Amino acid sequence: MRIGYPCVNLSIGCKGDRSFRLKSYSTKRLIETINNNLKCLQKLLEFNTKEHILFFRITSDLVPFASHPICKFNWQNHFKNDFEEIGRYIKKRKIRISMHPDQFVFINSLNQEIFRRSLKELLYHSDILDLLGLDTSAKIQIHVGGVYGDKHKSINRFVSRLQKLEENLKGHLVIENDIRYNLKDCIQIHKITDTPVLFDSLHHELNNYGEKLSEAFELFTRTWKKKDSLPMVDYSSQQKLQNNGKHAKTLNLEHFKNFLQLSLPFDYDLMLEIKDKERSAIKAIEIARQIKLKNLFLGL
DNA sequence: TCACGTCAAGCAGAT
DNA sequence: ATCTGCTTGACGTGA
Repeated sequence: MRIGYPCVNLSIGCKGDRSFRLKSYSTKRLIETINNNLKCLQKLLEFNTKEHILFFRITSDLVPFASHPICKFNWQNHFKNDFEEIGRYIKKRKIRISMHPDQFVFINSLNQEIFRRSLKELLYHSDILDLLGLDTSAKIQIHVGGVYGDKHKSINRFVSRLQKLEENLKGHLVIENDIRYNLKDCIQIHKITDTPVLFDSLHHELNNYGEKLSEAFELFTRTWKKKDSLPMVDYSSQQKLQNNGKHAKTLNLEHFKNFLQLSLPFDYDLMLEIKDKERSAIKAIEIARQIKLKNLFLGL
């Protein structure tokens, strides 16, 4: 098991998800921003390695407007060497990488234009992983999408669109259970498409068919093949006195310890979706060490 | 320098 | 029909 956190680090004093307004778009501005974001990503990965945090979700804001029609600049080629260098570091330190396109990606949209834009956004994400030179153990996690008043039809549309995607992109894609499509829905899709299922613990608490945590682990861990590497899990606890689904501000130590104990028979990589980011990740690693978690990977 | 309105993108539930 | 959460900060204009 590796333990990690998503997208931004609050300690290192640089931001790897800098962006700017569409109105102020220029190639110069784009280059400056990507340059900043890549430098910061490298710094962040070095920080993580030192803290034994070996799972990381790269922000979708790494290259602003990458899938927007305004972007005509070949940033892939321009930053080829920088990506390669970061990729070498990732592989050398055996860091696990994921990405998570945000809420505008809907593969199963009824609107062709939204589907087309979503596809472009997904290709941007796979471009990043390719430039880093990462294999199919690096994952892009997406939701199944909208329900559009007919879940059955919407699942079928998702499946047929997914099957037509290019192999390279498909190799990186995994689906995540959420409020609209729960674990069983995702497993059903997996049976047809072979797409691994990333388990989100908080969404599962909010939307399930009564499976216990151990049963859930039995189900989703089996959807990951050797080429996919270890299953990924998004973990969060509920923020008290907040609406359902809100992520906790900091790690709830008891809840987390309990979660680790319940999932003890399984090996997986754990993403902590907690607001205070690396601080909770460091605490989580400490707890995993205390309970002498077998399979805990802390680096070379 | 600072405050604050706004930011590429979609869906779904609430009002 | 419009607003809000998801997810949240920070860009950038106007004073």
